[in-house]
Amino acid sequence: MPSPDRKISESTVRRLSAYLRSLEALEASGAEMASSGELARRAGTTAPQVRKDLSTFGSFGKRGLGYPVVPLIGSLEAILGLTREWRVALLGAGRVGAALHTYPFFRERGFRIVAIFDNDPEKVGLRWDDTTIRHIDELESVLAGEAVEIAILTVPAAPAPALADRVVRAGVGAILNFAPARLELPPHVVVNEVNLAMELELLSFALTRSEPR
Amino acid sequence: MPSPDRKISESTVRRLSAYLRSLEALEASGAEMASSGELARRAGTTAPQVRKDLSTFGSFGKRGLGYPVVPLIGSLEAILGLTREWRVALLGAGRVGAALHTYPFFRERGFRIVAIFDNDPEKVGLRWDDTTIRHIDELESVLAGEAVEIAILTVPAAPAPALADRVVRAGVGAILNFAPARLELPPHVVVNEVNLAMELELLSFALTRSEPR
DNA sequence: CTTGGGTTGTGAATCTATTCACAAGCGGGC
DNA sequence: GCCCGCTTGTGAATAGATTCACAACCCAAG
Repeated sequence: MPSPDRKISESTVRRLSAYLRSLEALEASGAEMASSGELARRAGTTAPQVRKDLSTFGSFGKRGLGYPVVPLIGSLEAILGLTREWRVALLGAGRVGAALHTYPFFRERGFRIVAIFDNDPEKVGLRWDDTTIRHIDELESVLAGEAVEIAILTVPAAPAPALADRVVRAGVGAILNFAPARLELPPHVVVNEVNLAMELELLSFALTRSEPR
Repeated sequence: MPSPDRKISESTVRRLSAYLRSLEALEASGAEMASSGELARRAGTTAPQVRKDLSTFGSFGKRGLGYPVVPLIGSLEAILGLTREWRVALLGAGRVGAALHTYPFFRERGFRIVAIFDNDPEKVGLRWDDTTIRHIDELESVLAGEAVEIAILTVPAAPAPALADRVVRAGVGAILNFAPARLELPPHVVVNEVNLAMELELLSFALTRSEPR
């Protein structure tokens, strides 16, 4: 796998993730090979796009035949960094945190939640599966002790920026932010924002423009 | 407001949504005017980008002064379609559904959840606030009766595509899909996918590429 | 009234991403 | 061994988004 030095765009990575899911469906249905056209159909893109995306990372297909399903799954997992375990902390044990914690994807894909934090004394000490909820005061020591690499923020907007700073200072390299607040962090930190407001406003914008005609 | 006919890109709309949030923060802090630079700093983009985005929809600023905060909030709300109420249905009364239902943003912004569905007989009949959970068998009649315009899917991947079809046939024009499944729907339907797997894989990809150096 | 610092609005230039087109390669059939 | 249908891999062309540069404008101060 060439693993190129040049920058890979976010949309390419999102598509790789979609190809992986398509390939897993194909594997489950017993297919051994998949053409770029088939992958495109399932992932919602075009055949040339699939080929270009994959060719960025190597030459995985056989001309005339397509891509071998099982080996390509392995290659994509390697590219996406899914062949190892990631140590994840959950900040905020509210409803969103609970929803994420029970999501089976985490286990299946090796994202292991090793720490949960909240500032509500009622919640501190409770166990979710085999993880005890810790008070946010213990953030730094627990993050270091558990060697946390990814933090998921499911706290209100107000405390989010300060918590993100603390988490980064404690050595966490990536943040998935569900709080509707912008985080200003050093460039080496990977941040990904999921903003429900934005997603709904996208819908209302599109509906508003399409309906009055 | 010119409200142009040419296509507006999704990233532009996402930024408009971010500007709106930035402006609301500025309003709360008592500011009357905001420059493109100030908005860019808060929304995480550049000043020319802010000006270009806004100029797509009209001329909202005053040269030498910036943009008037309160009027621009009103203009952005109008552009994003937030000046009216939207009737929303929640499909799936699990943890994700519960998290969304309690999110105060919905009320604040006029997204009114008028129907909740599940297929679990234990849940059917329960009330969340003042909305009774209905069985999914009643989908079509309730959607029509409540004049639902937006559906939010928080169901497992397997039933998602079929439910999306039913919802669209019942006249719903927009879907926010939290299920990790691709929906193939007629082009007039607005679909927005939120995929936790993708978001996490984006992080693990970036971490994998940045760490080994 | 004029000057000057500051800011918008926008065409042009640049940069990035997607799509196209086709040579190269594979395997099955004869 | 040699076509032939099929599919990849990729440079070139196109389309799309962002950034730049600057004229037009606004207000305050003198």
